[in-house]
Amino acid sequence: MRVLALFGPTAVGKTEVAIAVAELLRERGEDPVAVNCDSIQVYRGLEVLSGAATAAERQRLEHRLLSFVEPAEEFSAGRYAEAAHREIDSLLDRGRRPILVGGTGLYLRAALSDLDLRPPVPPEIREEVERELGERGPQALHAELDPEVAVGVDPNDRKRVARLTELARAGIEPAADAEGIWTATVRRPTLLVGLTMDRGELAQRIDRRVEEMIVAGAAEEARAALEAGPSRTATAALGFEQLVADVDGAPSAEAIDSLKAAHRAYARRQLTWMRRMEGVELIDRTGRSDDEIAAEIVARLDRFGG
RNA sequence: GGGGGGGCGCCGGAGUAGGAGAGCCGGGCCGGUCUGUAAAAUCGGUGCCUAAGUUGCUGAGUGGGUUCGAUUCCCACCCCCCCCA
Repeated sequence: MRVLALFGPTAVGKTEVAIAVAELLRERGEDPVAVNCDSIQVYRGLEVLSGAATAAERQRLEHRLLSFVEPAEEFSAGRYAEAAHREIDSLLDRGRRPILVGGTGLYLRAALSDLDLRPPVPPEIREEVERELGERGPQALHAELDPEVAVGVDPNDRKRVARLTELARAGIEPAADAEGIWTATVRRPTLLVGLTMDRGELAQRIDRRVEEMIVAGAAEEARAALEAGPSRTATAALGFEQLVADVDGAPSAEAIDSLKAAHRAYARRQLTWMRRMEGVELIDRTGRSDDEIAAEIVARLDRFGG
């Protein structure tokens, strides 16, 4: 049985399509399960802000790896990969089809392939590097890296300079796999579907989605989460920056506009990632219903013999 | 009606004491990078014609003028903002 993976920009309708696919599969006796593949939806308490599947949606399709990490915890692609591999393998063992759903490109690649991600470094080293990065700036640390390793990393790229520096200080060899994260080699037979949509229409859907988020209490959720002291990886969620400025009361129109813009920019980066993925089957869903798209996806599964 | 400020690029802003802007800053938009922080971080492009410009083309509200040279100075007109009536 093939793993089904649904990728695409935010607001393109991945969850709805996944549910429609699941319903079709159930009609033929399958018992599919969605496996979340979104770096923010893993957090408990950020469901509205991250646009996670609602309770009603989860009733229609069981979701795994959703809302299972405390916001105070730091999460990572590596931890996600372990959890996802375990989940996918055990579902397949029981004859249940995993449907990977989510827009975090690195997490999707990590779930589908064995990426051989480098291990984390001891916290002391990370803290030391963080401190130096703050004091001396990324350019200084970049200059001290092995030129071979630093190839392709911009001196201003704080995250990557920090990561390469901490690996070097911990004595860990950086990964050197030529294929890298773009490998088309997967752990399990997979149908990888990328949903696309006319840009203007996608922008409208993003606007609507953000407005619905606000109505559903995204600002309150963000404030509550912030008070509880979220980890750095959790605070990366779009919305914290935009929505917490208005300490009480409804978010301003400016705040909402800037959140919409942030989501559009995010969608753009997701599309960049999607174009680069190998073996992805793109489906333009502009003007087409969830059911139509679901039928097409199931047909493609059939072409592979399941 | 009088006085003042201002009109360029998708939008906003700054600047040019006549001497090369399709130049600068911010936003938007578009594209790229990505190996345990990835909704992060980061790079580039954005008048027109180009596969490519080191001598390409058009442009600074409109029309004239001065000048070797005008986005800048002068005249007239149009439009926007502020103040006074």
